[in-house]
Amino acid sequence: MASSCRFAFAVHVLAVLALKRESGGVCSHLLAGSVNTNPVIIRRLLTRLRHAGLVCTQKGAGGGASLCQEPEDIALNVVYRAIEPGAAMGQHPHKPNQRCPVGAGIERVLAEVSAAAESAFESELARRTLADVLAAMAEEPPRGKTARTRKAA
Amino acid sequence: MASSCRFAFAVHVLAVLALKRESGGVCSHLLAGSVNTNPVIIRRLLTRLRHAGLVCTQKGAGGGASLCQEPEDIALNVVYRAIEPGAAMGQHPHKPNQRCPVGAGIERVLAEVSAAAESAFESELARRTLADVLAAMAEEPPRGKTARTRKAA
DNA sequence: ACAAATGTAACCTCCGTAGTTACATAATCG
DNA sequence: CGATTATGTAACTACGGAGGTTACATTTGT
Repeated sequence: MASSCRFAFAVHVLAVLALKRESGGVCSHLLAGSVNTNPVIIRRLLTRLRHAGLVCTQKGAGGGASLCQEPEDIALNVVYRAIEPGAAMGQHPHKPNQRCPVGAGIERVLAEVSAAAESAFESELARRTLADVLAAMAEEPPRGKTARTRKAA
Repeated sequence: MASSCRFAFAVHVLAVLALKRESGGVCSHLLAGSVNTNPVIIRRLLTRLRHAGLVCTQKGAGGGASLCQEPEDIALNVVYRAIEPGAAMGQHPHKPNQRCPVGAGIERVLAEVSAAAESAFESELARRTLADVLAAMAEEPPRGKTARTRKAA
């Protein structure tokens, strides 16, 4: 699987944009401060999210990024595919020995297995939207001061 | 996700061992010839598979690796977990800004999402066994000379 | 004893990713 | 207009992980 942290960064950024949706554009410097990374990392991420139609960016003073869709309409598999373009599971780096019956047939079978497993992975992501992420963050805060946790109720 | 080719190598090796189950131990040199890699790569793989109880290895002349379980009993998720120990999806490399409401809660939510998606991934792998892989390789060979393909029937 | 095989350490190279600096470009506002 | 603020992107570094390779100690069968 893709073990980069870009998906985590992307969901983080989208969550901030969702919370600040009424405030106009959010600049990459502010987003970087929340994610705790460099503004360029954020801008590279925003470029991909923009190509996927998830965010809009505005150059110049007062510009920044903003959500293009409602949080309820942004499924996490779409975010994943916007961020991680390549295939997730590794295949044979060199062509296996075609004179061995296993080497001749294993690549096709493994491709099918990988595709099925990755499809299940993305389908599970598709069951959640950005709005679900925001809702999950709202409940059960780690040190609940104002909100009643379900366990404490 | 883990984008290494170790899972592909592992299934390949196990498939060869399954086909040669009656021939006693198979040496790493022969396995490497089928996978088209180095015997040390194979031996490192076999070490993990041995720890998982999937294969047995025998040192010395006439030794080699052999299956410890029936192909029908080796589910692919077990192979995957034997080979890829760590978490598949990347998390935040640096702790996000805890003073931002998103930064304070996103890690826990993302961990839940990742766990669910990876679980779905492994569940899909669990639906197939090594025997299924062998069966899939047997049918529809790329250049069917002896076997009738379903399409041709 | 010799040959064949594993187990493992040490090292190299390659590639992807996060991070950083720098700068051209664009847009807003006074 | 011109200063300011921001994106977009190139170029570079640092780091880690993976596959690959050589070497060698050890074990085992003939």
